[in-house]
Amino acid sequence: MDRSGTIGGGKMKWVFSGHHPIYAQLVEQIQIGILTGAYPPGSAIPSVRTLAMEAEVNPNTMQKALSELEAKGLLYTRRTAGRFVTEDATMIMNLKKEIAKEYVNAFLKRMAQLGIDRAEVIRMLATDGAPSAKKEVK
Amino acid sequence: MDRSGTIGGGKMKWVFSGHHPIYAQLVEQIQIGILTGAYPPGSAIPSVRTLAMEAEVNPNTMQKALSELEAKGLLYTRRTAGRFVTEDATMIMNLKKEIAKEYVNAFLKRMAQLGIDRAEVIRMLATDGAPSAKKEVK
DNA sequence: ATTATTGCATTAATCGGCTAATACAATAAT
DNA sequence: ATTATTGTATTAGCCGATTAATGCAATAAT
Repeated sequence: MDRSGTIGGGKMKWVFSGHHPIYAQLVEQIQIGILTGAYPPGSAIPSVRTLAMEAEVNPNTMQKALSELEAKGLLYTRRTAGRFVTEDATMIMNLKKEIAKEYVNAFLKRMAQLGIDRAEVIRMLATDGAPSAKKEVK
Repeated sequence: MDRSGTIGGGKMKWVFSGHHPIYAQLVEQIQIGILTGAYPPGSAIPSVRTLAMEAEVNPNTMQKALSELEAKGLLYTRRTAGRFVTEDATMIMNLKKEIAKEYVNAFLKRMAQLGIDRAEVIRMLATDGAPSAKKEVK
């Protein structure tokens, strides 16, 4: 029985980069799962302890991650029953859009600092290449 | 006499965000100055102590930042004469291109994690807007 | 030669944050 | 009623990294 990529009683990848704090990486990975629909709205997620074992992480660390996701509104808790993904699919969609926008803005800002404007950025993306070689930005 | 934006004996903005370590922010800001030509190839930069005073930072902190920039090849040192921006303009240009590429790749990777592919990204950039609202990516 | 100015090396202290141990509280399951 | 399972709160330790104090070394300036 292959449960790869599932969350409810299954296994997740749980890959950590070491540079960022564990709990933050947990937040990111689970959030991505929710935003991309891998963890569907309304579905239950395993208990803190179970997830902690899966990810080979201290329960408190997982708890911290889940709390943050709850603060964001992506999860909700029923006291002793467990945690569930929010059923508000619209909210999930909107959050995804917001995050995407933030990524875009941050990206454009950094490129602008290098003196590369939006038009040039689009050109780079379109050609999968470097900034136009010939253009001397004097 | 207004020396805003200059480095040799002038004032720089030196704005810190608090979240990232100081020395790292120094590296970034000075590097941007070099890559954008604000600090021209071959030009001298003030002494560690002078820069440290300007930025209201401990000399060791500034030293650390400058060392990193030297390791990157953007600066070179003449033992007791001081530090200078590399005279290799080509190298500066290439580094700028590399960094720009890295930004692009990292950006595309994050967007891909959200399920937004390159075509969609370009569309977002072109319209300065959100990901296309109607397209249900089922 | 002397002095002042440069970069550099070594070491210590401080600080924040992450992680973990442990015990508690509430309720679903039996 | 009892038990097991859920999330939660509190506290403490630990570790890493950043920052800072201080002194050294080399050389340009005089």
